[in-house]
Parts: sequence; C-alpha cells; structure tokens
Amino acid sequence: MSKEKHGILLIAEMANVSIGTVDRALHGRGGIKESTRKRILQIAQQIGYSPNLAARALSVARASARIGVCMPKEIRFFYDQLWSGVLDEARRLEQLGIQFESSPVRTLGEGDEEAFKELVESGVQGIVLTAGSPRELTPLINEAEEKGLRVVCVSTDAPESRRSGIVCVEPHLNGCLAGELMGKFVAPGSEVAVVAGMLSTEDHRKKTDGFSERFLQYCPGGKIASVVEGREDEEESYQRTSELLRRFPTLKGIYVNTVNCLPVCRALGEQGFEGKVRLITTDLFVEMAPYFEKGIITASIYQHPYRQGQIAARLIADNLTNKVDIPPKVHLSPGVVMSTNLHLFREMRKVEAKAGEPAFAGRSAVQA
Amino acid sequence: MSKEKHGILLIAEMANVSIGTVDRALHGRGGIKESTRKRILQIAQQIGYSPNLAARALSVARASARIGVCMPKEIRFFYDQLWSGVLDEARRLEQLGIQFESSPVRTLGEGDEEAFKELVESGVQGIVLTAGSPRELTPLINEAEEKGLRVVCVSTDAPESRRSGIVCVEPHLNGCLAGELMGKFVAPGSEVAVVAGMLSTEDHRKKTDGFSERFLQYCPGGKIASVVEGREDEEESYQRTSELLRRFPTLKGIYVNTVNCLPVCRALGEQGFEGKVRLITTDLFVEMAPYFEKGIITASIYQHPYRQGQIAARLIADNLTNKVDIPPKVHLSPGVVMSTNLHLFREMRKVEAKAGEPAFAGRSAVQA
DNA sequence: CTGAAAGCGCTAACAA
DNA sequence: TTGTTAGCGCTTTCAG
Repeated sequence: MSKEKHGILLIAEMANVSIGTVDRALHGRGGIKESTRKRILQIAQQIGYSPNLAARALSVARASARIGVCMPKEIRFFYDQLWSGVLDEARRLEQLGIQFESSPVRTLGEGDEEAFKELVESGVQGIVLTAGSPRELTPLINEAEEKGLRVVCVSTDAPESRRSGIVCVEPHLNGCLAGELMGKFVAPGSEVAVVAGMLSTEDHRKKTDGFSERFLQYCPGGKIASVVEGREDEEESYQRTSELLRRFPTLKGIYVNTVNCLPVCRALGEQGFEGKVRLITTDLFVEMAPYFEKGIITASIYQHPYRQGQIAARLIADNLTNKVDIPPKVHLSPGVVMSTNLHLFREMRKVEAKAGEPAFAGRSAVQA
Repeated sequence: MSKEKHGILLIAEMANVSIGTVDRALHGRGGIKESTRKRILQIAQQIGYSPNLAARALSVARASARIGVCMPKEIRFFYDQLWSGVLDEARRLEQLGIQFESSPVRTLGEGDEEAFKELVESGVQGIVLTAGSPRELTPLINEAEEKGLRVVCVSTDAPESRRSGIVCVEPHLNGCLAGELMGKFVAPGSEVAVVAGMLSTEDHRKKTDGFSERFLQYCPGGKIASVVEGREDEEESYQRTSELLRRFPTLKGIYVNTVNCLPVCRALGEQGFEGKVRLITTDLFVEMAPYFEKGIITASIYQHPYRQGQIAARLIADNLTNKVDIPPKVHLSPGVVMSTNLHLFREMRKVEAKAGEPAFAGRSAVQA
C-alpha cells in the first residue's frame, strides 16, 4: 500500500509516455504530437490531476511568486493583528514557494508612496496594501496594475484606483450595525451621541452616517443629540465626552467610531454613568477588557483585522499561482464583541513570552 | 554568481559536518554531541538561516499524508457549510501533496461508527470528525489515537475521548451570548421563553442553561417564563409556539436554540407579534432572510460552520506535515447576525452554477 | 517528436 | 556520535 504513483508520473504510466512528455503536454510547450497531447490532457483531466506546487517551486528554485506587503508597522491595535494575519498566511504559502517581502510604513498614510514604489521596483508580482493616502497612491496603483502587478487593498481602500481588489469591513456598514444595535438596546425616543475621530476623515464620516441612518430606523422617536470630534486625542476626547454628558444628562447611548475609546470609558465611569449610558465602541484591544466587565462598554464592533490580512494574502497568492480571479470586493461582516464572548478574541490572548526559538521550528497559528 | 551553496548544505560545509548532522542540530533530534549542536546553531543563526519550506514540504509529504473526513452529508444548513470549509481547505492542501478522503454519514450520528472505522482501516493518518454519537465513538477514537492517528472533532464533540482537538462554538457560550443580547434588548422585568429542540440533547440543554444564566444576569428582574421543546418537528414547533404566545401574552422575547426556527417565525408573524417579541435564533440559512427583513428575527447566533471546517482541516494538516501541536480546544466566538449585516454571510450567497473546468486550474474560495 | 537523467533543499533510514 | 544516501514531484537539458 501507499506505494501508489502520483501526479505526473502516474499520468506518464497511464499514457505510456515519459514524464518529460507529460510535462510538455501539461504546459502547452512545443515539440509534441497533437494527438499525444490530447491523450495526456484527457487522462490528467480524468484523474483530476493537480500539480504539487511545492515540488514545482523547489524545482524551479526561484520563487514562483513574490508578493509585497505595505502596511503600517504600529505595534498596537488593529495593525498588529493585520500583520499577523498576513504573516501567518505567508508562512504557509512559503511552503508553496511563494515569497513575501515587506515594506512597512510607520503609521497609516505616512510615507506609503515611497514604500509602495520600492516594492514595485523590487519586482514583486503582487502587493498587499493599506492605502493610507488614497489620493496620492491611486496613480501609483494604476501604474502598477498596468504593468501587470496585482494590488489588493486591505482595510483601507483606494476606491478610485484600479486595484484588483479590496478586503475590508465597509465603514458605512460598520456604522449601520452599531446603529441597529443601539436602536435595539435603548428605549424608543432615546437620545444618543456619536464620538468620532475627525469628521474630515472619510472613514469616520461614513461610520457616523451609517450609524445615524440605522439608529433612527430602529429606534422610533430616537434622536442623535450630538456628534463630537475627539480628534484622536486622549485628553480632548475625555473633555469633550464630559462636556457631552453635562449637556445631555439624559443621554442613553454613545457610539465611538474610532479606536480611541478609553477616554470615553473613563469619563463615563468617573461620572457615574455606567449602566445608564449604552456605549458601543469600535475594534478591540486588551485595555478595553475591564470596561466590558464593569458594564461600561455594552458592545464593540469588531473588524476582524487578522482575517482581513489572511484573506488579502490568500487572494493574491491564489491569483498568482492558480490564476484564480481576485474578487473586486470582499466585504466581511463585522463581529460583535460583548462581555460574554470577549475572551474568545485574539486580542485578549495573553502575550505569551515566547523564548526565541529556531526560525525553522515551523509553527502556524489559527485564528479564533 | 548563484553558484553559491544554500541552506543546510552551506551550514554543513561551514561547520565541517554532514547535512545529516546539521539536520539533527536544527531539529533538536537526539544523537548529536552538545558541542557540535551549539556550533551549528551558532552558524545557522549567524548566516540567518531559514529553511526552504517548499523543500521540506516536498520531502515530508512523501508519505503523502492522508486525512479522512467523517461528517454528515446533509445538503442544507450548517453541514453544507462545514463541508465547504473542509473541502476548500483540502483543495489548497492538496497542492502540498496532502490527500483527503471522505466517508460521509447521512445525518448526524447515523452510522458514524461504521464510517469512522472505515477511515481508520483505509489507513489515514488523521480524521476530521463530527461526533454525532459521542458515547459510541469514544472507544473507537481512543483506539485510533492509540495507533497514532490524530482525530479532531469539529462542531460536535466527544469530550470524554482522547481526541487530539475540538473546534467548535461552545454550546453554553452560545446560549450565554443569546442571553446577554436578550437581556440588553428587552426592558428590565421582562418575561422571555426558550424554544429548544429536545432538552435531552446535551447541546440544547447547555444552550438553554447558558441563556438563562446570562439573561437573568443582564435583565434585572427578568424571568424565564417557559422552556418548550419543539422536538425538531415543524408542526409541533409551530403549535407549541402558538400555545406559548397564548399562555404568555406579555412575552417579550424568545430564544430558539435549534436550527428549526421557521415555525416559530411563522407563528410570531401570523399572530401579530412582530415587533412585540424579540426573537433570537441560532444559525443561518436563506429561508430566514425574509424574517430578518420583516423584523421578526432580531438577531441570530452564528456558529461559523465554514470556518470551523477550515480550521479543523488546517490543524490536522499542520500537525501531519509540520508537526505543529494541535491545540486541544479551539473555541470560536459566535457571530451575531442582524438585518444590517445579514447579506454578508456565505449562506446568503446565490448558488452560482459553475461549469466544469480543467481540474488543474485550481480554484479556491475565500470566506467572508 | 520523445525519453532519460540531473538536480532543487530537505528528511529519514541506514551505515559506519 | 556522525556520514551517506535515497527519494519527494517537478522542470529542464541533452540525447536519441
């Protein structure tokens, strides 16, 4: 048993030819009689042949494909998860001879043009990109695509460009979900507020719009009392929230559509609003945990950063190795984090101090 | 150029040993002097060695790991998604020379012992299993594990067995999440009810318990008015729900913890309870869509069947090819389906008829 | 037009 | 304790 032949060799035997000939048939190379090629393809079809990519990669020695990654290298929040997703997937794809190359940027939108250019010049065939400055990147992306590179945006889009695909949770939908939830959490006729980052940011505006739209739909007689800008600043967010609570003492809910929710939690807690105001936040990181437990955060809208990274990497790899079309849009459904399921998210895992281990002790993580 | 030596061979030459020795050092295998191991690791470190994964995959996949799949072949609901997850992943893993073999059972727990035995006898090295009849399967699983097979349960567990791992959404947690949601949806002091399949089923009982526990915690003064058994029967579920609504006209919420929710929806709709009773269901399939839109279903707890399948397949494959440990438990966080994000779930996708295409033009799907 | 054979880097079984 | 060697499945070159 288990002595069965495989792949190309099997086909060769079935067709009574050598593996060289099979190879020629399979690759449409010249120097083969049309009839034998037909016969061979026939057989391949029939046994459902599919090539062993590892073997191929090994044989051609050069990587069968190189993929570049251009994403923010921030170590906290969201982007670390996004990277994990890409890297975990990269590790598996390396077994197929696909190489990944990274050209990280410091923070979203900071120097991403240079980083992108660098990748293009290094000759990669595909790029995973968080488009921090879409306007500036668009021409570069178009140029790259023209040259035959596949560009897949992840998390942050460059919608006007001709990128091959985008993997994200739509901001508008993100807001909508928060709105629906809020609408169902609070009593009809309630007043709620939104704490955004900066409304000038496309992303935050869309979330705010989505929220308002859906909230009003699901909360009869409800009202958006105010939309304040926290400007991504700790202190400012805290102040503005406090002010908000003073101005609208009967407020029933707050939606924070940026990652910067801790100041809001603090304000809510210190001023005795816990339990009185439903707080819906965005994204997830360890520091939020205590606020879930105290009941200050009612729910958070989770964007699956790890999965986004994973999917983006896969899309490009599949396209490059198997010619699978890249779907123009992959829109994930956001998750809902509540105190019950909080501990199941990757972000809540204790960072286990992992002693340096030989690079080769292959390990691969699984997302939860 | 390019005539340079690489990898393990390079190290071997630098250390004046054979590649065999290098391999031993790198893998912490026995039978090597501590001093030479040190020296070799030293060098590896220094030249920044990283293994050629393609080569490794090729070398190790020689025994062509074979993995068996034993899951219900039901074409609707949940299990079709579970299969998709496994099969999509299988397709990718086949590129690494891993073979999958299936031994489907008709419905959960029906003839799974035979199916399982068959797989074991066919000589697979790992099995993905939905343990429909855990009691009966346990000895078989133990026997298999004893022989060195890796058994990973998915979705339905055999907790008493020595299976290598389980991938699932915990039923208890499932109920808890529903309970927390319900507790936050309805006003304090509300009465709600549970429609279970059969309380004799472990799974349904745990869900019911979780729900009660959390609901009472999050809804001050709340009460579980009744727990009825639908017994997985259309008509019976309908009748019992109607009766329930008659007996408790002020009911504020219902939690259906089985897939069989349509009769409940019907009852609710026909008797004019839409909007008055918050309905939380379990799982997702197309026929539920209209009820979301009409506002009859407020939310559904989603168990990510596709992902469960995917992960289970990966765990075994990683273990077999890369010796990665199988985590004893992978507990996914259930998703929350609401009308806003409904359309983003796989279950809602139109089934596209795909014409047959060359087997080797590999295609692979991506989950959303 | 077709066959034979040499690797690609790594693992594992067997020798020494 | 270490070295040698036979593959893994595929590409590619060189002979027929």
